[in-house]
Amino acid sequence: MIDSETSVSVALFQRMPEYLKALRGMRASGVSTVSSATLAKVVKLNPSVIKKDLSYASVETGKPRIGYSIDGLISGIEDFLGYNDPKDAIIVGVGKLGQALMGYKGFAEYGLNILAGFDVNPAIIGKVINGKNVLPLTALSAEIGKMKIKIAVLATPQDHAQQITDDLISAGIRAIWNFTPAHIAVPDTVALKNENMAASLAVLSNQLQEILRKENEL
Amino acid sequence: MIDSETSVSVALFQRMPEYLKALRGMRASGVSTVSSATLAKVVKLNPSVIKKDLSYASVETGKPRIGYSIDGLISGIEDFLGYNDPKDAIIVGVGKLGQALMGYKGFAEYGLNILAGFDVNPAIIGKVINGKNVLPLTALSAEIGKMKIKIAVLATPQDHAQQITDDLISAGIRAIWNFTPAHIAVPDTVALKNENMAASLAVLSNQLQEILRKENEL
DNA sequence: TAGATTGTTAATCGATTAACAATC
DNA sequence: TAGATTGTTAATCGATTAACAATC
Repeated sequence: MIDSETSVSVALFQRMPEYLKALRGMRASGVSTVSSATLAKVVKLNPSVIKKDLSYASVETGKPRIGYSIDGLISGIEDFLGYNDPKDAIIVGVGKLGQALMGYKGFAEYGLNILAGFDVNPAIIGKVINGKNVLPLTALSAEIGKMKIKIAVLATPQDHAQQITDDLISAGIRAIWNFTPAHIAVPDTVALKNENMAASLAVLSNQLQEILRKENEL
Repeated sequence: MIDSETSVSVALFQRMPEYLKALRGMRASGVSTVSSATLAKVVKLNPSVIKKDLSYASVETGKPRIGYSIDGLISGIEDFLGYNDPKDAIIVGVGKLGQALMGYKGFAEYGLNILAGFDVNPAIIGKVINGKNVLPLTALSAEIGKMKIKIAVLATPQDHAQQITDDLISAGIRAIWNFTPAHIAVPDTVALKNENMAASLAVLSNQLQEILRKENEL
């Protein structure tokens, strides 16, 4: 029995987009159904976890002997992840990384609708990137209130990250996606996700070392 | 007893950079020692996990009643994460995101030394970004061999990701940090880390929804 | 029908948390 | 000395894996 109180594991939300990527690839190559075993091989996971995830998210009901309909899975997962119900967001800090993020068309596919960028630099204020305006930071609070935006993408210099975070929160932002290397503090009432490049690199480096170590052992 | 065979948890490598960020912040504000309880509060973890991580990584030995030396922890963690032993890497695909990554000074702090960028676009080949040359993709294989590079940062368009991955691997690359939204396949002898924006966003969105849901319940 | 595959329950595994003796 | 905090062992918790009855 699945209880609505159960807070779902973070791991599930990390696996779902992986399934989606793999399934889109399969669809592109003309396949129409897939078994948990086949999908498991592609995403390098145990079939059981896939069966459980799909069943939990009530994404699609598979057929014994046949497997799951790929179309069904794709639209089910898109739904589950909220890709069909886009959320408005802003980008704060429109330097190199901020510009790359503003220009990134992938966000729309992930259900994130970037409305505007904010910066202090007069050279960039007023520009239009990927169809979105770059506004002055002084307009931040007013715009957040007016547009009722809940999500902010943080791409400022490291040393302004905390100050701007505080400003965002008092203006009503409830979720911060932190692309700066700064460690920022937020109250429990605000969601925070660090796009932690240092952590990713540490994991990758360690994996590489493990692989090389094992080879040398043989 | 800690066995050298034990493959260390991915979670540890994700927490270590968090500790480091928090500790640098503390040092900047003039503190010189910290207890596991205090650090735990900052990074929002259980003190036990911190004591275990630090003990496991033999990062620093704490003193009862006093705690750990912040300087000692910082240099110990930097060592553990290999920040003092930089690894050479290249960036493949120098579009908006690739340029942002080439310009990103943070990599050096994480022990990643970007040697060059590669692209097919004649308009960008020959440019120098953040002191690094952009070379033609045709030179990729020769350069990887010559410089003995093991790590590649992938920032190409999605539809070339797999092809270029295959090229990188045959040229000798052993670790790929994938910033494209493409699902790429690699053999077991190659380390792969997907910088999975879709997953991050899914986690953040879900957190936000949980927070808002709980508020509405009250 | 026979057999492949689902969905779910039970068993295992690993990671997190709690407890506590050692100690500065 | 008394007591705060470490390092580590034991207990708990949750997630992953295996097993298997149901079923198309």
